[in-house]
Amino acid sequence: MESRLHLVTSLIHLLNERGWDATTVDELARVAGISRATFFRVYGSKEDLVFADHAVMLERLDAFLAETDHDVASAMREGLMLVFRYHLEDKERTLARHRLLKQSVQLRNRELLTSHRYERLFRRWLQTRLGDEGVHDSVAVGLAGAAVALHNSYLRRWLLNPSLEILEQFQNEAKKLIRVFLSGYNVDGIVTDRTGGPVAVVTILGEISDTEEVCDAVRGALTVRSP
Amino acid sequence: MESRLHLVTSLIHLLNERGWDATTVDELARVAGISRATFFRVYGSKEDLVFADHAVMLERLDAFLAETDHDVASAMREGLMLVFRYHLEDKERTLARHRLLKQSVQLRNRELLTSHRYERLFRRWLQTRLGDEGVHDSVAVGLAGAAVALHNSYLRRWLLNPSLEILEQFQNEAKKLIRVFLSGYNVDGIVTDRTGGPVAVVTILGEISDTEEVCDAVRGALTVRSP
DNA sequence: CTTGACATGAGACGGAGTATCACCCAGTCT
DNA sequence: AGACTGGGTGATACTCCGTCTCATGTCAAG
Repeated sequence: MESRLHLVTSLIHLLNERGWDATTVDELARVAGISRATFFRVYGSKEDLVFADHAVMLERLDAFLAETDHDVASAMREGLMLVFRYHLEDKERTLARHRLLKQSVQLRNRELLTSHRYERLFRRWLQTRLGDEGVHDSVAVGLAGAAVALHNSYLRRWLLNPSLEILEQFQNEAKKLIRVFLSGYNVDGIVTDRTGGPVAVVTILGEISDTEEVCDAVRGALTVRSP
Repeated sequence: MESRLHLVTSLIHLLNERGWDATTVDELARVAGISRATFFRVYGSKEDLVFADHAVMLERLDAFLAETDHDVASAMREGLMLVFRYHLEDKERTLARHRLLKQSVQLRNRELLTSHRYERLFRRWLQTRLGDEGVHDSVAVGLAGAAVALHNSYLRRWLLNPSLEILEQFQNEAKKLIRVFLSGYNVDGIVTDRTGGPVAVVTILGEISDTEEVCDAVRGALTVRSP
C-alpha cells in the first residue's frame, strides 16, 4: 500500500506537468507500468487516483473512532487532529494535489465530495455516541458539519502558507467549537431559568463548588460590562 | 424560465421511468424537442439538468442575503427557511428528484456538491457581515457548515415523510443553532469572570434591567439543578 | 500434472461532452 | 428592397472515459 501511494504521488506530479485534461488514462497507465484495464481496476477512475490516499485515511479515522475510549469531546478533537496531521505529514502529495486542483473545477468538486465522507463519518459516530433523537441529533449533524468545515478552512490556510503554527491554531479553534456546541446544546450541562422566558443561559465549564461563587462572578462581570 | 423548469420536471420523471443510466442525452434532447448540441448549451450537462432549479434558487438566496437589512441571526434564519420552503413548494420536482437519486451514486454525489454551493454562499455572506478575522471567521465557517448540514438533515427527514410540521421543527432547530453559535462565540454579547479560569459563561438573551435579577435567576436555576 | 481461483492484458463498445461548420432568422444599414 | 450581421440552432465528427468480454498468465491446492 505504501509503495502504491508513492506511485500515486508521482502520477499526481505527472498530471501537474502535463495538465489534468491533457493527460489521458492511457498515459497514466503506461507510466504506472500497468494496462489501461488494470488502472481502472486498481484506482477506480482517473479522479479517484488523485484522492486514493483519502480512502486510506477514512479507514484509519473510522478505526480510531470505533476503538477510542475518550469522551466525546476529546475523541472528536483527536479525530480532527488525526486527519489534519495526516495532510501535514504527507506534505509533498498534499501540496502537489493542491496545485493540481487549481487547474480543474472537476477536481475541486471531487475534493468537496471527499470532505463530505469525513463529515458523514463524524456525524454517524456522534449519532451513535450521543443518540440520534431530538437535540442530540442536531448536535451530531451540526457539529460534524461545522467541524469539517473548520478543518477544511484551516487546511486551506495551511496550503497557502504551510507552517506548523496553523496546526496549533486549528487545535484551539476545534476545541472551542466543540465546547461551544456541546455546552450550548446542554450535552454536558446547562441551566436555565424556569420562571419565564429565557433570561440567561448559564454554561458551567468547571466544577462548581458554591452557587454564590457563580453569582459573584456573574455580578462582577455584569458590573464591568454595564456603563 | 418557469416553462423551462416545468420541462425539467418532466425530464426528471422520464429519467425515473427509464432509469438514469439507461436514458441517453439523445433521448432527453429528443423528448425536450431540441437537438443534442442545444441540450448541452442550455443545461450544461446531463447531471446539471437534474439540479437546474438549484441554480435559480442560489441566485435568489444570493439576492436575498445581499439586500436584507435584518440582523445576522434573522437573515441567516430567513435565508435557510427560504431554501427549505423552496423545496417544499416544488414538491413534485423535489420528490421526483429524490426518487431519482436513489438510483445513482453519481447523482447523490452531485447533490452534495450543490449543498456545498449553499454552504459557500452562507459562509461568504457571514464573512462579509462578521469579518473574516480570527474568531469571526470561525463563526462564519462553522455556522455555515452546521446550518447547511442541519438543513440537509431536515430536508431528508421531510423527503421520507413529507409533512408541514417539519418546517416548523427545522425553524426551531435553526434558531437554536444560530443562537448557540453566535452567543457561544460572543458575537452578540457574552460576559465572563475575569479573575481566574473560566467558571461560567452567561449568555444574555433579553434586556437586562437589573443585575440582581440575573443573579436570582442563576441562583434559582442552580438550586434546582444541585442534588 | 491438473484444476480452479484470481490478476492482468487486449480490444471492442457505448455514451458524455466538445468543437466545427452550416443554416436560419431576426434586426440593421445602405 | 436587398445586403449584412450576429445570436441561436442543428448536424456531424471527434476525443476520451469507463465498462465489458475474452484470452492469457500465475500460483497454490489436490
